[in-house]
Amino acid sequence: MTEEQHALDAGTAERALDVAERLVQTRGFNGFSYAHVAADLGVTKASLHYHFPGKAALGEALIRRYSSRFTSALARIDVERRTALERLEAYVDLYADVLSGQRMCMCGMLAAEYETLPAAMGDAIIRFFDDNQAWLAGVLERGRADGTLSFAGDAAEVAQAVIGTLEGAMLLARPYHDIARFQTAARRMIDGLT
Amino acid sequence: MTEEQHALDAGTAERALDVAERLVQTRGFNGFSYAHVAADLGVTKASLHYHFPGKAALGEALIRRYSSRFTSALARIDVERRTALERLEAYVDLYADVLSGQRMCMCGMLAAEYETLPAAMGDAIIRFFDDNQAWLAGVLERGRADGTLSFAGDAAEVAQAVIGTLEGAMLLARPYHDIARFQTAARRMIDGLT
DNA sequence: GTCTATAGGCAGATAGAC
DNA sequence: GTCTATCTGCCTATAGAC
Repeated sequence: MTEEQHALDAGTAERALDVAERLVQTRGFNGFSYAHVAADLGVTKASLHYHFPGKAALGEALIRRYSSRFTSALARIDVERRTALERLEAYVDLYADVLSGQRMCMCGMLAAEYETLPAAMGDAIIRFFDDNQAWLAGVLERGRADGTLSFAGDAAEVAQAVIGTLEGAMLLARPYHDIARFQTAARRMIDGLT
Repeated sequence: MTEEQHALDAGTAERALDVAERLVQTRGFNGFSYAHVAADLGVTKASLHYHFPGKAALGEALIRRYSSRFTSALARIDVERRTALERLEAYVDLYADVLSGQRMCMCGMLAAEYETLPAAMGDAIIRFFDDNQAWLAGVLERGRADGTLSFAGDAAEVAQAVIGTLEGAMLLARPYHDIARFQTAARRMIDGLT
C-alpha cells in the first residue's frame, strides 16, 4: 500500500490526527477545537470523542505520532547518508519540509504554549527535544572525530544550539512567508560547523 | 516620579497592559482572556472593555508599548555602550532579562500564533522584527568596519540569524526552565561573531 | 471609570439511539 | 463508529445604572 493510498484509506482516528496536526502547526494547540477538526473531516464532534476521549488525549497522540515519525526519519538519515555533513543537511531538510508546508515544527509550536498544556504533553515535548539533541550530538561528535566537522566545546551544547537555531529560524520565517529566511539561517549555521 | 511609583500609581489601562503582557508572554494570545486580566486586576471584565474595546485593540496596544520600550532600550544601548561587542552583549541581555522573568519574548510568542491574530497585530509584529534587524545590522556592520567583529556576507542576514538564534534559544529554554540553556546558545553565537 | 446584568456564541464533553 | 441532542462553562462583547 502506497503512502497516498494509506492517507485516503486511513480510519477516522488517523485522519483526525492529520487534521489536528496541521491545525496545531499553523494555529497552535489553543488555536483549534474539536469543532474545527470535525468540520474538516465531515464528522461530528461526538465522533471524535469516541476516538480521543478529550483534547489532552488527542494532544498526547499527536506528539506520540510526530515523535515516532521524526525518530524514523532520523534512522533513515543514518542509513541513507554517510558523512556528518550530509546527515546535518538532511536534518535541516526535515525542518525545511515542514516549513514549506506553511507549518511550524509541531513541538516548537507546543514549546511556546508549554505553560498551558497538560503535563503529559509537556513531558512528551521535552522527550522530543532530548531525543533530537542526542541524535544530533552523536552526528556532531563523529563528524568532529573524523575531521569533517569543526567546532569547539561540548557536542551536546552545539546540538542544542543547532535545534534552537532551526526552531528560531522557522518561527521568524513564518510571519514573513519567506522560506528563504529559514534557508539562509540554516546555511550559515552549517557553514559555522564545517 | 520613579518607575516603582509609576507602576503603583498607574491607571487601570496601564496595569491591564502589564497583566496582559505577562499572560501573553507565558500563555500566548490565545491562552488568556479578559476574565484572567480582570481577576488579576480586581476589576470586572466590563471595566476592561472601557479601556480597550476588544481583545484585538488590547493586543495592538500591547505590541505598540512593547515595541516602543524595546526601541528605547536599543537607543539606551547606543548611548551607554561603545563597542559593537558590548552592544551585542547588551542586546542579548534584553532577551535574558525577559527569560529570567519566566517569560518568552512577546513578539516571538505572537510570531508562533501569527496565523490566528488580527491583521493589525501581525503587521506590528513584522515591524518589530524589522526594526530589531535594522538596528542589529547597523551594530554588526560598524563592528566589522572597525575590526571588532568578524563575519562573512550581508550584515542584515547575520542580524536575522542573531534574532532567530535568540528567539529559538528562548523557545527551548522555557520548557526546561533552564536559563543556562539560553545563555550557552547566546554565548556561542557571540563567539562566532568575534 | 466601574459596576451589574445579560446577551449570543463557542468551548470541551457526555448520554443514549442507531 | 457515528449520530442527535444536550449540558455546563467560559468566551467576547454590550447596555445601562451609579
